[in-house]
Amino acid sequence: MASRMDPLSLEVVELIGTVVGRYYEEYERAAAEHSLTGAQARVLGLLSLEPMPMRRIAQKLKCEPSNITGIVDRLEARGLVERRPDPADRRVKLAAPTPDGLTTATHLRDSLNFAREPLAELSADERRVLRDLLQRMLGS
Amino acid sequence: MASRMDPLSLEVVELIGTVVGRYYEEYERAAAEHSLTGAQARVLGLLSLEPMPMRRIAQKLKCEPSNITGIVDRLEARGLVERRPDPADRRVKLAAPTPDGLTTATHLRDSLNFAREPLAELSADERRVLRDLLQRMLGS
DNA sequence: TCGAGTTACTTGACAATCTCAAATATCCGG
DNA sequence: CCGGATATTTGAGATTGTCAAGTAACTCGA
Repeated sequence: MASRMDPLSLEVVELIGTVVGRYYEEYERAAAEHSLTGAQARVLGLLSLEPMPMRRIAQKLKCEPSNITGIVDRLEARGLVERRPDPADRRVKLAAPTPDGLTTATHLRDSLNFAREPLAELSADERRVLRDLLQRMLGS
Repeated sequence: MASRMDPLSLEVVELIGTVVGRYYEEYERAAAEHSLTGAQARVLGLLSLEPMPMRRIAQKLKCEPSNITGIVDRLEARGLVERRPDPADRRVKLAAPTPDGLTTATHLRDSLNFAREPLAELSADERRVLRDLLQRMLGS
């Protein structure tokens, strides 16, 4: 039971909750700056790294494939994403960012200020320690 | 620009993104275990700390008050929350958890395993360091 | 090569979340 | 008491999400 967690761990969980809240806020704000919803921004950000089948987007975002259809529809309607046939499998549609979409994704990343100012508070050594602790916490 | 962020900071931001993803997943899972949506669980969790006016819930959750109306409606329909008049201001409705809601909120907290196992990887000293770094990162 | 079973995507129905604008009731200051 | 501000609700509409069903295309064994 969480109530049996030691006070120190509870404190850390609480802090992580706060970090999560701030991160989400910031992400939505950055998306809205480009007239995108959070979900649209997440899909576009994913595709800007690498075009992929609809199904894989759903797996990455842990939702039903039918949900992705609508989100990609809206991104496509705005000319940020396009559906390409997969030469290897005609059932598959590869979603890929348009040049415009790629630009938007870059701007989006750039306007995601989260942790830029916050991290400035920490020295390089401290950031290294933080990185290592988070890595171990997340496991391998 | 984020692209001018040093590689170390980028790495940390990336890790925090992963933490945020895992936390959200875990939160939704815990809520679903009690047949609640994430939004409903957040409102119930908030009210379990202290009853408050609808408006204040909206401020805490950074959304429109009219949105809260619906969420509290659903919690009320399930007997987890009730609306009480504010003796000091008849415009205000105080949302408060029922005994049942309070129980659910406690179970919800208990079933939120996030960071319980992950933190077990870290020694007490390391957790203290992590706490301090997060605190400084969040400011104040 | 045929056909059964699987896989990828879409569609349609429906619920929840969210915003915005408008309506209602109440408060407060002059 | 009146005019302006505040708290909540209502209704319209967009988006996100689920589930079930449908279509097209792949795969593999007989």
